[in-house]
Amino acid sequence: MRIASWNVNSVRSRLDQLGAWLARSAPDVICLQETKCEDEKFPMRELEEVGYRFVTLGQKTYNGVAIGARFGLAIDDVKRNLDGDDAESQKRMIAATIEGIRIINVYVPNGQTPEAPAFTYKLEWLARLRQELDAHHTNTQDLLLCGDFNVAPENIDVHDPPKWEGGILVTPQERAALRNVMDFGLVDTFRAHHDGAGLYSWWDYRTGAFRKNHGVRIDLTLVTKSLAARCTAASIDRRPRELDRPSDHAPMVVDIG
DNA sequence: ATGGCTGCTTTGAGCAGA
Repeated sequence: MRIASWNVNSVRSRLDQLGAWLARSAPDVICLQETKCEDEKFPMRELEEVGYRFVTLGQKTYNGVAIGARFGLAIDDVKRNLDGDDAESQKRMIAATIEGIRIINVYVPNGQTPEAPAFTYKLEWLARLRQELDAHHTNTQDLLLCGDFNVAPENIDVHDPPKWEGGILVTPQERAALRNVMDFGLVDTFRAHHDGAGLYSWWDYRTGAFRKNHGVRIDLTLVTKSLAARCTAASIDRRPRELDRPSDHAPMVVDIG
């Protein structure tokens, strides 16, 4: 079972790249973030043509998440939004059960700056994500929580930590909020398989950041212990970031035996 | 570098991203 997660920065702008990537990488499940389109405008038919069926939670212009599964895999018990969200809430969470694995796909708020109201919203959102886990799940079930967390867990996940210090993605408050989520009983699969520095999932579009590998690892694939024991590989696929007009994020891939 | 790109928007300069 191969599960992927990718912040595509607009599913319609990235449709050709996404289709080609799915055809080549052949994940069983693909979690998307920042789809940036309402559900009725999601390119359902085009993605069915490459063999995937999707469930979506989108909105115009901002945010938006979706889970796709290759034909033949049932997508069960779909849940949209966190508990407490309403129709006006930003569209940032969709969950489903596929092949017995509970998959929770999130696009955590960016936060803008540590002084901004959006930063408080981010911390509260991460606290609510932990509450969601406690309310609906146990850490002994097969569960994968993946997506764009907009937090770099440790300084090893950051190019030039002194330059980032005091900014979003790396503040102690954000890291504590992420740790609180992981303390539910989740393992960072990528770090379980790679202990080196210089391994990132996002690079700024500006200043040739990707070419210089000035990046940050903020896209995560977290699993419970039972799945960690079955996880044979976890990786970041840098290849799509090299294309013309790429997403600024790379896809994450996890293999479960 | 209060900079640098990119996608989106009731077409445009402004917002948000990270």
